[in-house]
This record gives sequence, structure tokens and C-alpha cells, in this order.
Amino acid sequence: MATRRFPTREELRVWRDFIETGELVRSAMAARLQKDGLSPGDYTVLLALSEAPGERLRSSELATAVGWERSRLSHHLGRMEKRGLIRREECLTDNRGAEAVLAPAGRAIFQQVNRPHLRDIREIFVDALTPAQLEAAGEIMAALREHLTRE
Amino acid sequence: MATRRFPTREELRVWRDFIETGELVRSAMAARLQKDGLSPGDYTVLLALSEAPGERLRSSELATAVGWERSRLSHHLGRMEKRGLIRREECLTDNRGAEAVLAPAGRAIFQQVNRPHLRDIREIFVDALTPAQLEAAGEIMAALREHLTRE
DNA sequence: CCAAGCTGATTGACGTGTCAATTATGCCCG
DNA sequence: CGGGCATAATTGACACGTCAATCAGCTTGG
Repeated sequence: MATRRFPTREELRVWRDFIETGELVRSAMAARLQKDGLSPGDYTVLLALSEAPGERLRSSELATAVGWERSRLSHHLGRMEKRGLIRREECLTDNRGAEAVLAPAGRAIFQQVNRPHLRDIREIFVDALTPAQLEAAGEIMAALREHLTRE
Repeated sequence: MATRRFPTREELRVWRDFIETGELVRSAMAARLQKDGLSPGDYTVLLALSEAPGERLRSSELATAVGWERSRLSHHLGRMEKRGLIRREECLTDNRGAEAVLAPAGRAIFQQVNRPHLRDIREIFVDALTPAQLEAAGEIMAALREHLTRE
């Protein structure tokens, strides 16, 4: 079969569903986190720092750990620092470097939020799908990623 | 089997893959549209207006057509108007109302961008998946949506 | 050694999205 | 008819993300 130039109506429908449902799911999760005053980004950063040795990471390591651009992380850490969730310290081994350190308030809110958040993942995502669908979802995401990075 | 309290490691992996892959795919598409100077939001609005009778819609109809909150639409239309992509006119039948009208520049850019965009959907999304995966994706999105609105 | 270039991180400008407040008009009931 | 409530839309404040520019410190080849 020759490569079709344009998607069919049905393919287009699935594409739009993919985009819109993704937005719906993310915003549903964001709303739940927001009740405890955290954004999804906040949670991501707090999780990474919580798991890091000494609850601290170089900015660049943190950036690759969460898959963000440096600049995005820098802005986000600035906001989190202002709220007292993290501290910034200079790096001893490289004077250019900066380290982000989990602050007490950050540790406290993370511990308070983590288990409810895991339950929310189950309620919003896992419980919505059959085991077969969940497996298929994993494969679909892998295929999309693979295809994207292959270009 | 009793309802598990927390997701398993594998379920968590799929959840994170779902979120991250969604972001990857959306940003890949955004990058392609950006080459023609359009954001995904711009495209959505231009598409809706192009298909509307008279290439015009009441703000509230446009909002429900694209599934946005009023306020978001208002901000976005403001930016698009500043760039000359749309015009705003008063509504004759309801003095509170406003209509968004496709401007010549908006029509031109949309016609220029639409076919390449459809090709991009095929390249980024459709071509990455087998027909079975595409069908499964549709069902998974439907299940997630259904589950969300059911709460 | 030291200038040139690379790397780590921050900053500013700007587009985008949400929430709450505001403005203006329509509509209904007493 | 007119006070009160609903509705249409906008606005302002702020969080978030990207891009390009910047700055400081490391590193290396001539």
C-alpha cells in the first residue's frame, strides 16, 4: 500500500482524542495536586530531590533527571526557593555550579502529598484501563517516542 | 482481588510514559507549526473559524467548539487580533456578545499551513503506530475520558 | 601561560493558561 | 416597570515554558 498523503477522518479523530485527553488527564491531576498547593512541576522536582543522596542535586543533574531544559529548571527553582521549598547552594567542586537542596518545608509537603498522589494516579489513570489496555498504552507510548527520536 | 492502594512499579512507569510522551508529541507538533509562525492554539482557532459559516463565530460558540474556557479564548483572540489574524465585531442580536471573524491574513496562513499540518499528523502520530495500536489508542483515550467525567 | 572557546547557570522578554474580579447587557418575576 | 440575578466577555495578576542573550568560571592548544 502506498503511503497515504493525509490522515483519514478516523485517524484524525484519534489524533485529536490523544491530544485532548492528554490535556484533560494532566489538568485533572494538576487540580488534585493544587489542593495541596503544588504544581505538577513542583512534585516532579520534590520527588527527584527526595530520592537524591543527601536530598540535593546539581542543577544540571536535576535537569536531566526530570528531563527539563536548564532555563525552565532555573525559573522553576527560583519560584520554589521563594516559597521556601528548596534552597540553593554553591557547588564546592565547580564554582560555576549550583546545587538545589530540599528544604524542610519541601520535605514536609512532599511527605504529605506523595501517598495521596500515588492514589490519584491509580484513580485517574490505572483504574480507568483494563490490564490489556494498560499494556497497550505502554507499547503505544514507546512506539511514539521511538518514532519521534528516529527522525 | 481487592483494590490495590498504590500503583505498581510497572503501572507507574506507564503513567509517566503517558505524561511525558504526550508532552513530547505536543511539543514536536508545536515546533513544526511554529515554523510557519503559528502556535497549536492559533491553528485550533483558525480551523474552527475556517469551518464556520461566514468564517465567523460568537466568542462563546467558538469557546465550546474548541473546548476552551472563555477567559483563555479572550486572551488568545486578543493576541491573534494584534497580529491581524482575526477581527472582532459586535454581535447584532446580543449587545453583550462579540464575534470573531477570520481576517484575510488568517485565512491565508491557514490555507498555507493546513495541508502540511495534516501531513505532520500522519508523520508524527499515525505512521508511528500499527493499525491495531491506533485503534487501541482510540479506545484507551475514550476509556480515560469516560472514567474522568464519571467521577 | 593565556586567549579562545566550552560549559553551568541565570536572566529578560514574551506567549500562554488559570483564577478571580469586573463590566455590561439581557431577562424575569413581583 | 424595575430590582435582582444570570449571562457574555474582558481584564489583571500571576504561574509556567521557551528562546535568545548573558555572565562567570573551567579548559585547552599554540
